[in-house]
Amino acid sequence: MDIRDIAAKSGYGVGTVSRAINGQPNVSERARERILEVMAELGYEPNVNARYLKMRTQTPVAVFVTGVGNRLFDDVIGPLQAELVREGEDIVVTYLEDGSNVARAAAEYQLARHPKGMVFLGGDPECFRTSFQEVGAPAVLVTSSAEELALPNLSSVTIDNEAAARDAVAHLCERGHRRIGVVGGSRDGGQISSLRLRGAEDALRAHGIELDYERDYEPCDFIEAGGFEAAGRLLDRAPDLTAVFALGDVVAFGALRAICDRGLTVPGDVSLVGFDDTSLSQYSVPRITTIRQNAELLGRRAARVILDGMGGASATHELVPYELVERESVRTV
Amino acid sequence: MDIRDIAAKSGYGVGTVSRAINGQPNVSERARERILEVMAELGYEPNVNARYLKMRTQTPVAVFVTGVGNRLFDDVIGPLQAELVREGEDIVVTYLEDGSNVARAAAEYQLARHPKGMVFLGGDPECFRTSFQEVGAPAVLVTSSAEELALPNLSSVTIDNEAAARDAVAHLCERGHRRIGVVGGSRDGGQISSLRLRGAEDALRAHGIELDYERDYEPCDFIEAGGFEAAGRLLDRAPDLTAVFALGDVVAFGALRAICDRGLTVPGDVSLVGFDDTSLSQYSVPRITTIRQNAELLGRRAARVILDGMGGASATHELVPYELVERESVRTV
DNA sequence: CGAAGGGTTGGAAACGTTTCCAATTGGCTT
DNA sequence: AAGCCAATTGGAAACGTTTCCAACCCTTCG
Repeated sequence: MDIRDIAAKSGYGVGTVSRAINGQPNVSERARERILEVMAELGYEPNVNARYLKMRTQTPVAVFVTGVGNRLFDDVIGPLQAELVREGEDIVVTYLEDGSNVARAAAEYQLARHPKGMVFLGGDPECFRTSFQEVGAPAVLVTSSAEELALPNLSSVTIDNEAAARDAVAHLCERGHRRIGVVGGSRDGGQISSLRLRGAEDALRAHGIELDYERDYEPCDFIEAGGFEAAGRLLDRAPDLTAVFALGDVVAFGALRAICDRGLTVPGDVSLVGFDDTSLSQYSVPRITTIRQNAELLGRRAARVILDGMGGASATHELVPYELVERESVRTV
Repeated sequence: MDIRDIAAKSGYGVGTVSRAINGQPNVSERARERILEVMAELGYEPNVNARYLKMRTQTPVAVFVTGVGNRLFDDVIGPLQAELVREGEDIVVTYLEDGSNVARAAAEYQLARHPKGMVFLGGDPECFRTSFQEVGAPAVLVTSSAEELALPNLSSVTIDNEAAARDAVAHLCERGHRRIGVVGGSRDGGQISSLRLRGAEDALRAHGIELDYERDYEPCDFIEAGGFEAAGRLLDRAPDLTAVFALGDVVAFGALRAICDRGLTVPGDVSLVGFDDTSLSQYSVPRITTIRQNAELLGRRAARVILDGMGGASATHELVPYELVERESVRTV
C-alpha cells in the first residue's frame, strides 16, 4: 500500500496527500478530512525508508548506552524517552560493548542513518575529540561534561562530579574517619573517574590527609563484581581502614558484600559511601549513604537539549544539582 | 556522495559497484578490488534508507524491552547482541513503558520499519493473540512461552516457570517451613505470574498446605519498591510467617529491606527465596537463594532462533534449564 | 470588466539504492 | 571459422516518499 493508493481512493493527488499526512499548510479542511478518513480505512502507514531517504534524515533520536549494567543509565532512559515521545519523537537505543569506541560507532551510525539527534549515556568525552568533528545532528553527552571540547553540536548535562566526590569524602572526614579507602574507576580512566578521584583527594587533603594511591586505592570497573573484588583486595591490604568511598553505587554494593564476607559490619566496622543513588543503595541492607544523581532530571534535561538543538539552539553545558543523601552506612567514630 | 560517484571514479557501472559492495557473485576479482579501493579512498558509506527502501526490509533486529528496571533483561541483552553481531546483524532496542501494548507497538514498528527480526524481552503472550496475526519477520518471546498461541513466526525461549517455582517452594517446605508467604506479580497477571504462583501453590499442597491468597499472598510489580511495600503489608498482616517466596529477585530485594526494617533478620527470623538470579541476589547481604535463569543462555538462544528464522526455519519453543542456587537466605527450622 | 493575488491542487523530479535484463567479452568446442 | 556458453558488465526501472513548480479557481480591487 502506497501513498498513491490513498491519493487514488481519496480523489486527490499525491502532493496533497503528503501535505495532509504531514500537517502542512495549503490543504483544505475538506481534503484533509477525506484523506485522513481513507488512511484510517485502509490502515495505511507511511514507509519510513522512503520518507527518510527523501528527507535525508533518519532514525528519530539515537541513544547510545555504554556499560550495560550501570543502573543509573537504566533509570535515565525512562524519563528521557517519556519527554521525547511527548514531543512526538521516538528513540532507538544501541548498546555498546566497550565505552571506548562510542564515538566511532556514533560516527558510523550517523553516516548511515542520519539520526535527528544523539544521546550518549556514559562514554568519555575524550573519545569524541578526534573522530566526532562534524556532528550533523545535535548530540548530548549525559553524566560527563563536554564543555572543554567545545564541539559545535555536542552538549552535555552532568553534575559536578568533583564537588560531589569532595562532599562525599568530607562527610566521612567530618565524622572522624582518618583511614579512608577508595574503590572504583581507574587513575588514568575517563573523566568521571578522574574527577571523582580528584574530589576525594581534595577533601582528604583539606583534612590533612594525603591519599596514598598505592595503599588506599583500588581501581575497578563499574560493576558489582568489580567492587567486590577491588574492595576485597583493599581490605586485605589495609585492614585498618574505617571507611570506604566507592566511586559508584554498583561498586559500593559489591564492596558491601566484600566487607561482610570478612566478618565485618557496615557501619559498625567500616563506613561506606557510594555514588549515584540507584535502587541498589536505597534497598540494600544497610542502606548506603550516597550522592544522588537525579536520574529523572538528567533524562529530562537531556531530552530538552536535543529538542532545543533540533530547533536550532547551539550546544549548552548544563550542570544539574546533586545531593548527599545520608542513610545508614556511615558511623561517627 | 553516491554509488554513482564510486561507479564513475572506479570506471565501472553502478550495477557492478552494487554487487561488489554486497559481496555478490558475478564481479571479477579485478573489479572488486578496484571498487573497494575507491570506496575506501572516498570514505563512502551506503545510504541505508535507500537500501532498505529498495530491499523492503529495514532495521536489522528490533528488540523490545518492557519493564525498565528488570535486571534480568539487562543481563540478557548483552549476550543477545553479542551473538547477533557475530553474525553480522545489528540490533536496535526500544523500551516500552507498559507491557500491555507491546504487540501494538511491535505491529506498528513492523509496518513502518520492516525489521529483519524481533525479540521481546518480557511482555505477555496473551497480548500477541489478537494484534499480532501476520508477523512478517521471525520473532521470539523471551522468558514467556508462546507455545499455545501457535503463531507461525513467533518462537519462544523460556524456562519452565511452574516447575521452577515448585522447586523453590519445595525447598522451603523441605527445610521445615509451614507458614510461607508469597509476594510479587498478580493473580490475574500475565503468564509468568500465573505459572510461578501455580508452582508455589502445587508445592505447598504437596506438603499438605493450602495457599491462602487472602492472607499469605501480596501482589506487586516487579520493581524493588513493589517488593518492599508488598512484603511490608504481608508481614504486618501475618507476623507468624517464617518464610517468603518472592516471584522475582528485585521483589526479593525489596522484601529483604522490608523484613530488616521490622527488626527481623534473614534467615534468622524469616527465610527468603527469590527468582532470576540477577546480580541483586548474588551480592546482597545476605545472599539470596534463588532460581537461576541463565541470562546468557537465554540471550544466545534467542539470537539463534532469530538467525535460524531468518534462514527460513519455522517457530520453535525452547525450554532452557534452570537451577536452584542455594545461598544464605534460607534456614532449616 | 480585466488584472492581481491568495489559497488549493496535481504531478514530475529527485532521494540513493538494488535488481533485472540485455549486451559484451573471451574461451571452448565442433 | 563459426557457434556456444559462462562470466562479466552497464544501465534502466523501481522502491515510496517529499518538494517544487505550474496550473487552477475564486475573490477582491482598481
